[in-house]
Amino acid sequence: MAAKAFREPLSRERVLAAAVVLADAEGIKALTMRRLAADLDVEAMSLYYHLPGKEALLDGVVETVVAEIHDAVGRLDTTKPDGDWRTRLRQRFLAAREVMLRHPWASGLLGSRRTIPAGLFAYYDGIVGTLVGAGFSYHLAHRALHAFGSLPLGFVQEIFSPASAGGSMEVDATEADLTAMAEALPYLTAMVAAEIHDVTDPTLGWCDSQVEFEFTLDLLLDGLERLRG
Amino acid sequence: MAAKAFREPLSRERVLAAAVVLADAEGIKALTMRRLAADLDVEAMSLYYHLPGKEALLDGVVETVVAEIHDAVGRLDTTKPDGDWRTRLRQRFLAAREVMLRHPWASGLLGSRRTIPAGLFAYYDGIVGTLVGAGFSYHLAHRALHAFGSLPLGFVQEIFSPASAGGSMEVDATEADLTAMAEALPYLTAMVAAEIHDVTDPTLGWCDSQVEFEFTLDLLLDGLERLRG
DNA sequence: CTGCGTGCCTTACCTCGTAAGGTAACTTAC
DNA sequence: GTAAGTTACCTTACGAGGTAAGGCACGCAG
Repeated sequence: MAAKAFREPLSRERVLAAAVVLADAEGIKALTMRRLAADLDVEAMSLYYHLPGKEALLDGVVETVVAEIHDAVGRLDTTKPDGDWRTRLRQRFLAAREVMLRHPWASGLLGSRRTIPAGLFAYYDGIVGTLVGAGFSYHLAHRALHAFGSLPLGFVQEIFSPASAGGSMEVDATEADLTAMAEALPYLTAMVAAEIHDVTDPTLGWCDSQVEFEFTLDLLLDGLERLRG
Repeated sequence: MAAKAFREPLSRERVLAAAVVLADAEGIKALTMRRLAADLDVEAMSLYYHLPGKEALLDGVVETVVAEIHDAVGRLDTTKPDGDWRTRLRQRFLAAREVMLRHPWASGLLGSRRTIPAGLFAYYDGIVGTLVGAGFSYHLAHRALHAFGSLPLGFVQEIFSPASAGGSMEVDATEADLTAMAEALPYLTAMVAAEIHDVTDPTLGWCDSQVEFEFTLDLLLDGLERLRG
């Protein structure tokens, strides 16, 4: 029991890894300096020796997630190096999506950052490279990047998605006037009735199943394919 | 000077309106209970008589913005009631975009909310109605909603956009290693060189000019048109 | 032994959301 | 007119969160 009080020394990497674990487990709201320090068996101020502050922590967390995406995409280039441009981008975006599904809070966090991790530029550079390699002009490649939106990062919009806080989305209406709402919203009501598919699957957002994601992706890829050349 | 101490009484509407003004002027971070109260010439706790708390305030602010979109869209139905489904949706989304350009913090706030304002459902109901009226199946209309992402609300992704905090986006790299980065990112560098257009225009995000927005919009609308029927 | 850098801790301050209760003006009942 | 609400705003205070300033212990160089 001589090593009872021994403790692995802190480091930027260990802090960031613990932050990701915390956010995964209890949501981004739980990621406070004090709480993170407690998880690391340390006092809050000790974190400041390895990070300048909370913002830097969040930047680092984003950087970590982006690195995870970059790694996943990198593995694709060795395991599935062939395919046309559409297949290659499709694989990339779906790989990114798998990462984002493991970190549901990451999309919201990414959108709130003021600085862009360098790794993200490298990732986007690869996308542009794939496009121009397939015959796209730089102009159209630029347009394509905008059209993709957040698809390269594995998610679509997050308007109807669970909040980054971690709770699940709820409608702020009593069950009583749901019928009244159904009358006021005839088309949405009919659509839901015609569609009803289980919302309980572990996706990134409201109805944001794999199928919907890929539909959007293919809609854009097909549209760009027609504009190419 | 008898009315010197007179003050317009508070109300939920007045508080929400002041909150929007504050967020517009100084960013969403400046929207604190104390600051908002100060702007209204009142103490912080007085706000709690008209709103249950901060979350309710933010929900109300979102509701206000959605109402602004709803109004803008509603005006379209009276001023430009004709056109095919693509024209009608295009007008709607562009009208929403104008609202969002007036409130750059709104997109981030919308994504962070846990509850959806009822007005948003009404807006989306109108979109579905337009689609099915044009011959879309409910199934394809559903897919279309997902494909649109946040376009109906007037913005695309916000990965490379100014943070909701209000500051403008900056790259976290010293000017020194910009050349090194240029070598590591050949395609992005070439793309920027080929594209250079002014980033100083008052848009919602990085390169998110009106042209880019409409390109994405038309790409999706054209793709859906091909799938229709 | 002295001196200094490293890594973590203690204390304390400020901002923020908000619970609890107070108070002044106005309304209503009789 | 007066007593009993009711309404709308205020005072005080607490706890959580980020973080500035400085302390303390250990290890290593001289």
